[in-house]
Amino acid sequence: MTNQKQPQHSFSDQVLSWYDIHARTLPWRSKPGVRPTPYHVWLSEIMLQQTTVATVGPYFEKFLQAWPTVGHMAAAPLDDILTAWAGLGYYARARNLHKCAISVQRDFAGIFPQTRDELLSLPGIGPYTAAAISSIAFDQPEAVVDGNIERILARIYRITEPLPGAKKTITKRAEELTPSTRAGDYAQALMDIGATICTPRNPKCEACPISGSCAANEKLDMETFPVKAPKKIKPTRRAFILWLETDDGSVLLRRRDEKGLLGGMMEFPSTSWQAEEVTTEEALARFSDHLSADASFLEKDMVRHTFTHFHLHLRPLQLPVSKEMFADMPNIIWVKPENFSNYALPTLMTKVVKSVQQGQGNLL
DNA sequence: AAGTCGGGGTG
DNA sequence: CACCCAGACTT
Repeated sequence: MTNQKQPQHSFSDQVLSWYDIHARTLPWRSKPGVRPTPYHVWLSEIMLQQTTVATVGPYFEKFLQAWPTVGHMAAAPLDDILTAWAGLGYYARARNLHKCAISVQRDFAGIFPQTRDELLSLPGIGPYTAAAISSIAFDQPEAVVDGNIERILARIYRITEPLPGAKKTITKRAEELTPSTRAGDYAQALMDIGATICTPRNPKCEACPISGSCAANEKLDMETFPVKAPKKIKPTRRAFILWLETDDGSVLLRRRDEKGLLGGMMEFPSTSWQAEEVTTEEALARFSDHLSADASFLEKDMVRHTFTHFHLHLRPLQLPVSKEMFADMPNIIWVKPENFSNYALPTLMTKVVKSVQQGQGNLL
């Protein structure tokens, strides 16, 4: 771009004019002309990281009911946050959400900071979210770059460099195009366009307010962009997972380590997740200290689950046990299935619950 | 720069 | 089935 004065109908003007007519109404958005609540903007932006609008909706409402202000959230136990977050995924977000609430309450007197740099210093807030909060909640002229905007700019300029390497180039373009006022509306407009018009496949260019500025639309090779680096294939890991049930109907749950995969969430105990097949006998031997030698058990339907970088096959084993034999196992609790909703069970574990509770299973 | 971190919707 | 999503954090 040049340093000349923008024409009257600049790119951002076209985008904003479209937004004034076509903006989607979303739970975290304010009415036109009204400043949104920074706490709502922050909460929604954290939830929306790598997560679709439809998925976030119910969680956003539930969190606002439970914690109306950042002060309420800062005062809550982390486990309550994790339980409410269960099913939404990327659980480090929930842990950082809690850390961030505590920091805002303690270091900023419960008032969210307005600048990009101050927001960047808070847990769970990276380059995208800092710019989004600063522009949407405080009308600061920050350039927002999410996956939608990356795709739109890559098409407009037909950027042939593959992501993620092209990120710097795209950010530079975004900064050139971002208006000095209404940067938040401009960003939300582009994200709406990306979600509903400039989609990854079958983009609806005839409905796009900026197709006239789009080099890819001119050459009719929209789906070529953005170019992305090839992805690694996902290996498969396997394990047995144990549904250990006492005669009063309680089932053993264990809390995972705070760090790493499903950090801080509850699980049923399992053998180690590994590529190699394991026999049922070896799996039970792994827990021999806690099981009687002649224990009978049911083998339930396999649970399939895919994480970001591997597939997982879990084979549930349902066994009758006594609590006494697990007295020395750390981080465990006994819970009746009707109370599972009060615990931080990730979706993988709810799949295990369904497998155990349906069908007969094979008696072995 | 590459790897880790969920889950659901879509084609 | 692979691909995508209002990315952040670690190594």
